[in-house]
Amino acid sequence: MYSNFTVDCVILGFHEGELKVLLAERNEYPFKDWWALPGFFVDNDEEMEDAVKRILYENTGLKDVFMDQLHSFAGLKRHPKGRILTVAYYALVQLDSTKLKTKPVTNYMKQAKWFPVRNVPELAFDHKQILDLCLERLQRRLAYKPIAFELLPEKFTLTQLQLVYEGILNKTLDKRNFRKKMQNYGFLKELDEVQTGVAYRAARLYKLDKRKFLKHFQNTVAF
Amino acid sequence: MYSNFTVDCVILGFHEGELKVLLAERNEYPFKDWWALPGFFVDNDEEMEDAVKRILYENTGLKDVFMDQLHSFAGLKRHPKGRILTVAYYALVQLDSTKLKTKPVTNYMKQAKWFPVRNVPELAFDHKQILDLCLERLQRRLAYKPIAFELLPEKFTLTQLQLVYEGILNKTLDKRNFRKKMQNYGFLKELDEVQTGVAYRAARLYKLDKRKFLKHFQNTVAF
DNA sequence: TATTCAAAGTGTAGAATATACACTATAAAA
DNA sequence: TTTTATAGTGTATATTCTACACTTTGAATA
Repeated sequence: MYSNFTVDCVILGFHEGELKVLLAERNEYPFKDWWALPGFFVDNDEEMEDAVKRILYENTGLKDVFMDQLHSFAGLKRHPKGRILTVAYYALVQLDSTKLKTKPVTNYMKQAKWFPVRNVPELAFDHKQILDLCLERLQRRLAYKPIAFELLPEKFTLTQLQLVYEGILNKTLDKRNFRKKMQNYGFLKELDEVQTGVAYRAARLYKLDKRKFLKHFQNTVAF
Repeated sequence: MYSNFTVDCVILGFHEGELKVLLAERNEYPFKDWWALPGFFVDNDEEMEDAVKRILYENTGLKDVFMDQLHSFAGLKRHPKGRILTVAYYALVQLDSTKLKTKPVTNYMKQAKWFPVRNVPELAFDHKQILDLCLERLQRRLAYKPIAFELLPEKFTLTQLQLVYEGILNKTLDKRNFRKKMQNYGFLKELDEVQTGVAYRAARLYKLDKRKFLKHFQNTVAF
């Protein structure tokens, strides 16, 4: 049964100090051989979120990933076949927590690959705009949603956390001020553990106390 | 031709010191006789934004209204007929600037009426959640989008502006601090005009300098 | 075991911003 | 002229933000 309803997904991860997005090389017209955000049709009896989860699993092998809706696109001229309604999502994955397969199991795309978010190839459809919208949205939401923590393993160092903030905000931050602010929030649990496997002084590990985080920000509105 | 694609619209205005939402009393099943957000099917050859504009015009007689997308809903169980894909928008109208007709010209609803946003009747479908989402979104966006000004006439007093902020944030603000802050931003143009038709000291009128507003906030990200 | 290396970790002073708070000025109406 | 209802205004204190550089630590290696 033909469907004109699709989801596209901005899958983001953090690797080697950089924010990265997973792109797929298309194997179908239109835009065959172009890089694009992973996306696919939603089955008629399938919930939209399940379709996103399916795409995530096919492309990364990961389940139970944080995701949120971004925006919908319904332009009559987006696709030669007529109106294709696309709901764009973003998903945040913990890249370091697992060996990622980047070979998709589907045949409508040739390969999937991680790219630095500020340095992507030309993208199919309006996917560049979707990506930019996503990055802008993340910058805003960073201030009141635990976005940074979804990109990190459960236990992380303050330097890793700062790198995630810097990657999303696209600017460098002062180390001392960053730590002061984060620790003043009071939602970081200092662990009795340190990093392992580094050839220099190991940094202390922290965990997010999500309840305290949400409590802290639930009623925080500007002004 | 049957369509399963609809738009719903949270139409907001400011009247008598209160933020109000326009609701429609349904004349069709399901939820016949319930109050609901105005919404309707999008024609197959119609752009989604045009459908929103149409609904706005049918319900308020207004054109050229500020609007923005909120969220999309595609749950299989939202409607007995099966999946109805709904994209929710919000629109901000200048209620005082014109005589509003609140009798809709359509026959799928009985009447339309303005309600205070924090005191609405029970709503059809998931429309209460959509309204709540809208209010939350507005609170966030108030800090970096000219939302308050879309709800006011071109020329407004600082007290009116403060009332809009208070209505959206749902809390009272200090008069002197509010004025200080607004005037420090530097995007308000003080006019050589005052209010007319009031039985007490007339307040000075102001205009928004939209260019300065956007310049001020385009790169303002928390942290 | 002493040295090197690379990153971890730490404090303070000054600037800017936010907050709390109450009276006088003004214009129209009575 | 008095009343009324809102407009309009300043200051002191607390809080938050910003800029800035050196010491500590632990592993690797010479």
